[in-house]
Amino acid sequence: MTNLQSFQQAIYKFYPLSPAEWEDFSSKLVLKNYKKGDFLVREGQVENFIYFLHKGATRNYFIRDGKEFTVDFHFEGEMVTAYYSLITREPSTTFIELLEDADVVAIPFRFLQEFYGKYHHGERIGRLVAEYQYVRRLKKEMELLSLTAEERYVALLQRNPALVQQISVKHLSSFLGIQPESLSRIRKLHARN
Amino acid sequence: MTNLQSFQQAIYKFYPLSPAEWEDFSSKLVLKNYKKGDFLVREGQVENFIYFLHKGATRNYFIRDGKEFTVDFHFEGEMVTAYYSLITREPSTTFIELLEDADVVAIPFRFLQEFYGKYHHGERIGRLVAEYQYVRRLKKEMELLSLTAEERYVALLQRNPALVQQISVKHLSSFLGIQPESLSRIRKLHARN
DNA sequence: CGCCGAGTTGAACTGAATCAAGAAACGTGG
DNA sequence: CCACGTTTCTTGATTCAGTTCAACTCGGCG
Repeated sequence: MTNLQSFQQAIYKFYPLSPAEWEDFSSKLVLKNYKKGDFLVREGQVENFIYFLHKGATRNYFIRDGKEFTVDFHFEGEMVTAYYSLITREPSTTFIELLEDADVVAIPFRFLQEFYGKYHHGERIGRLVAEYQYVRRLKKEMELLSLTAEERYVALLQRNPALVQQISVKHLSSFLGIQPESLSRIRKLHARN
Repeated sequence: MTNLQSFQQAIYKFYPLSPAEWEDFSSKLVLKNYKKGDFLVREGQVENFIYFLHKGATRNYFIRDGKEFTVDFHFEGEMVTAYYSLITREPSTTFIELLEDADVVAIPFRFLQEFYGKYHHGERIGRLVAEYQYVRRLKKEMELLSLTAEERYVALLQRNPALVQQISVKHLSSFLGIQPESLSRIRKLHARN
């Protein structure tokens, strides 16, 4: 499957566009590729794209008092952007780092805005995407509020064991809101040998 | 200003509707009032409304292991709903409790859906509201992830001193993710006598 | 008055952080 | 393809922020 086909599929899961709408939309897309360690966005930049990961994985993090805090990971088949900055047009407070080499489809913000204005269905997809993103954030927030470090690890392990396996202790711990040493200890308790 | 006028103002801050659109929209609204201690939604119910608080205040919380965790507060002039449930149509995991007597404007979900389908501008407002809600959640999540209990209190105090003053220690502490005793101690340190 | 829930204060405890050191994995250049 | 330096992971010892449990204060209200 090509980049565009897998992207189309991801979009159509939200809402299927007409052939003419898709034609118009897809003509504005930009194909790019990145190397592991590259950044899609850095702190201070205003986000100008939504990226679809045809291949690759990303980490969305911010720095406070010199420490990194990971907000989210994204993988093959998912969309990623510094959503806060894209929406507000303020400089991003987060970095998006490539965890591996990646092929992406980039939607320029300016065309996205135009598409929202031109097509009711475009606006609809925008709404559904925003709602979906809201749900992701709320779930994470509720876990941070009500669960202990160990409980958060177990919850994530059950929900997404593949993620837990492939992400480094350093990155995973900063996602769970704990120190690497603590995650290492928690992990030992839950080792399945 | 009447209920509907203040609600219209709140909506138009997102995007102004045409007179005809507003006419159609507002004809579907339901005015209700509640007493302190009433619930807009309880855990287990599917949310069927978005409420605009013309007057009153609410607390959005969930219970885990018998303990209450507060996700959000809403005040006069704001919209409130169990958004997760409204979007997903799954039973709500949260309660919305009235902290004082309230007059509200309720938008029935079924009419909202119809409005989204009928008007491009309706869909747009839906998108902008979802984006706004996303931003609220992300900010809170980032604070929970990177700040200590005391730092979260100070941040909230600076951002919204009025809220800190009028919400009880019990509710405020469960919003900050700490115990009432801890908040009481933190508060003493920051007393401005 | 006297009760009752909310808030405060104190003392002991604990989950997770911090500090420190060693072991394993990684990648880069010779 | 190996050697070396660098980063990541683990483990142990200690510390500390915040919890827990318990007792006391205060203001409102029947």
